Amino acid sequence: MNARSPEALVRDTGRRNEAVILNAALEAFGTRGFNGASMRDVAKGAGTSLSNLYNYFPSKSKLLAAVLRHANDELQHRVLRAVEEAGDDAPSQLREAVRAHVGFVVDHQVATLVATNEVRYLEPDDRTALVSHRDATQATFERIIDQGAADGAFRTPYARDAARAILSAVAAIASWYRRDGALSRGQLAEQYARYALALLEGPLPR
Amino acid sequence: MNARSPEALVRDTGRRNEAVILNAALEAFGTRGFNGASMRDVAKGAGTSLSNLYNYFPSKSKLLAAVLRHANDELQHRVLRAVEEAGDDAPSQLREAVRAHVGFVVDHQVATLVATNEVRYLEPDDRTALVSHRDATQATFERIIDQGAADGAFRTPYARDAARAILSAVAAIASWYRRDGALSRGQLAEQYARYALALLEGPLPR
DNA sequence: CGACAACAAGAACAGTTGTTCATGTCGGCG
DNA sequence: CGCCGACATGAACAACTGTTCTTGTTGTCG
Repeated sequence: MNARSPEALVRDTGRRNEAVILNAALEAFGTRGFNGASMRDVAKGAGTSLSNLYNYFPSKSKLLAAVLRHANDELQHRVLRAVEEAGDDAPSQLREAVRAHVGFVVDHQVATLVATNEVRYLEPDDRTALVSHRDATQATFERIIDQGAADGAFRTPYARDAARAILSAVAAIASWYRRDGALSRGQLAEQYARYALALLEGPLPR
Repeated sequence: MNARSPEALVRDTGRRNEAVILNAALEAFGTRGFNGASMRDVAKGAGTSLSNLYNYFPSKSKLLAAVLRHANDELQHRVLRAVEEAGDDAPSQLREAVRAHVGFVVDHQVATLVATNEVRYLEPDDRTALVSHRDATQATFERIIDQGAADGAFRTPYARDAARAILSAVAAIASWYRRDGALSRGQLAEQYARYALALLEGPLPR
């Protein structure tokens, strides 16, 4: 288990072709953008007919919403699990949270890109729902940082805003990372974990 | 000269309506995305006719290319000037470069958003040209970081990749900053300059 | 069996897209 | 004056858009 394959984001749902459609939509929205990709593109990618898409999702916009919800669920799950398995101190927790986040970005690069670039095309209701869900993940980082700032581990004067800077940099990995590049998944995670701790003016290994 | 007004990105060119069109295109691409905005939207925003746009730009894609070129020129100009006016040591130069970059992002928020989100819709030639131009700006930061790493001011073990992390975070400011929010332009610049120096494990004021 | 819900496909519709064309006005230069 | 390039416009086109409708095939539960 050294090199992860680019697994599909959505594995299975109750319905026959829902996962196939969702993954095809992710692919289409990722490569051509939400407005650049047509429902016909999605149908072709999913190997089904145009009209059949509407048996699963009532509109293109709702399809995007579903894709983004799956991506967000997976991210949040990974981060929460990483924090649970980390030690009690803020630096360890932050380190593992960042590593998990970087892992998600690398494993689901396209999903990360779509999540950051295409959210604004959601209908207002779906967008606010998704944003608040995303804020919940960000709050996990903020909570850790607050704790670390309170007990003196992080000495940055800007603890309140640092999470945004860290998460921005991590998410942006999706826009330049190449699987065949010089940096491995593990190296990247290590690198950004150190960036985060340093930015917070916290304790650094060695 | 305390509060800057949101100045137009393009001030004037030789041709009668070129600047108006470019700014209207920036606005349209910014609010609805490249594929979401139509040439009719741009024409309406510029107060001219649809067909007249083609007297200035041969295609929608070239129009986007022109907008992005103007944005990039302005950014590069600001950063270079800031570095020139800074001291000789790497920490001072980096600090001023970051402050200038943050200033650009705040002053031209929409342009920054378009530059990061819509580059991929350029035709291959225009995209590679623009990317290499953007890399030149990034190289300014990398050069400073290299120097600081060489003379011991920056102690990060990841000097070679740190510029990308810093610039990602700075560019992302455009996606959340609000003029009427809690952070002023100057505070933001100060904050991100310190983030950058801390991330590089360099010397911090106080 | 019969009924019903889930799933599937093709044809069609009304609106929008980027782009082109024909035509016209205008101001300056020879 | 006459010419020409820059600027401007409305109409038109062929292609594509998201969505709906109609029809048909399943498989499962009573």
